[in-house]
Amino acid sequence: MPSLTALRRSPLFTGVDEPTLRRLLASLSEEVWEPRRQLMGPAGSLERFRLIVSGRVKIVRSNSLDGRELTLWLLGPGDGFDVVSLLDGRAHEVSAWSLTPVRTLAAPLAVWSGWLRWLRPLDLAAHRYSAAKLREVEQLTTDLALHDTSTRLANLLLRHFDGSQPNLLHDLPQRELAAMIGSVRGVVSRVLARMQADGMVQLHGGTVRGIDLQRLLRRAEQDLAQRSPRAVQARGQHR
Amino acid sequence: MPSLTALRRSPLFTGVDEPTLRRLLASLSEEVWEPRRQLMGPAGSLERFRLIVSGRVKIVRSNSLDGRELTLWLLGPGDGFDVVSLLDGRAHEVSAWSLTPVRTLAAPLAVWSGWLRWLRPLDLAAHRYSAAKLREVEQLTTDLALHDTSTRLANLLLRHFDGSQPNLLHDLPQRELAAMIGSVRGVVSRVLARMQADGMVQLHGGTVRGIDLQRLLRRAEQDLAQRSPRAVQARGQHR
DNA sequence: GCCGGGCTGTCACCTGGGTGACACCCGTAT
DNA sequence: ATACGGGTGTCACCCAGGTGACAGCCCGGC
Repeated sequence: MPSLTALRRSPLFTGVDEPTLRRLLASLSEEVWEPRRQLMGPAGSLERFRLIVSGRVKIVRSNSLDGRELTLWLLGPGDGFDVVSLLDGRAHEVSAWSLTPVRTLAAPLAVWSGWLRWLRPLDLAAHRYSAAKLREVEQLTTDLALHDTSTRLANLLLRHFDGSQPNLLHDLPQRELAAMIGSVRGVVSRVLARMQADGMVQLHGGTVRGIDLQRLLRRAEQDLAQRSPRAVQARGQHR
Repeated sequence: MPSLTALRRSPLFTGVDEPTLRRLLASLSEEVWEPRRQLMGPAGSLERFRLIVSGRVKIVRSNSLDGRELTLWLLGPGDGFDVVSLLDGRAHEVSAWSLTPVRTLAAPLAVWSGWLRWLRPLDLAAHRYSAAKLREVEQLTTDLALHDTSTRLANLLLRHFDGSQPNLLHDLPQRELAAMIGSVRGVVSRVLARMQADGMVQLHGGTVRGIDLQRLLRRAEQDLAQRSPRAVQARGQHR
């Protein structure tokens, strides 16, 4: 049964022993989702907590009146949502969408809370997991405030192409990349083209297939040069 | 002893009974800091965890090469840092600076981890606290990606002038406000002047002294109007 | 084969807001 | 009284990147 191995590999269950895992699994119900469906809205964050078995899910904050939205986390197998509601039991203004076909294991939030309360290792894992999510969104915030879009895109690629396969970004359309760095499709397209010309990435039909780690790293650290007017002039035309 | 009441009021200790609080207090050492001092650097996040007794502290991510920095959290009495390192025991790329005179209670990170492990209520409070911090930085991220600077400033003010006194923003220089919304002093000055002219805020020597809740709220929800070209033209000249 | 949906490449246009600079103001230490 | 440090108001300049639009491509279903 593949669901069990999904549990075993999830960072949310590291340290939980095998018999317990099997016991928990019995209380989880499997769900299957098509791509581009909404798995959860703001209201739903208090109902069930879900663990991703396979496929990819984005957690977005779709804002206010104009349609723009920001992807806060890109989740894959082993990830769970919504963590924030799990931690404090309050509603959370986010929604979850499937990017690919997705299978999940779900249980009511109250059930998970109970597990957290009685299973020490699970509780510990939850601490580490929420810290990881904090770090991710904090990184995103920093990027948004302090870097230009091409640096943000470079950082995004570097974060995901660190050798871990399969890559969560694989074959994602440019619109999704844009939503992850707070930009728009057109700009991402422009920046990717530029990066390819500079040999930083290999593209295939507009989606990123490979990166040149060294060059991208240099790019990511280069934004001072971009910001300082002197330096920009010094390094020649920008066309 | 005022330190004890500080513990009692801290969200990190809600649910911990009085005798236990006194016991913990005995293991905490008091520290005093002058304004504008660095209480903690990236390296220090693994050494001691600190609880703020009085004064205000900012947690910043000062980035890369140019001097720009972003304030991730503005902390006051009852807050603790660094939470992320406390949760997963890894180093954290942030630093902490005092904005006012500050008194803290400190203990080595390992001691706190032990408390978390053995004191159920403390552990629960930590969950809720980290969730709160997650929500804050998530809000900041969303603002940065989806709103213009004046909307972000309006949101910042609304978040802090919700009646809770004393206000953490009180008398903070414009530079600090700017660091909290990912902008720069000049722009904050311009926006504040505009807001005062529109009757949204009352200023006193450049710092915010009062707000008109209703008008600010309207402003905060108005950014569609700002973004849509039609609407902008429709509402007349913009200076 | 043909159609349609969803993707990418690319353009001209325009503006929010960052940059750097300066003047001025006030409170404190010398 | 003087000087200075840190704050605010305000300006002219300019560019990164968002907007909206169009064309062209690929692929799967009929």
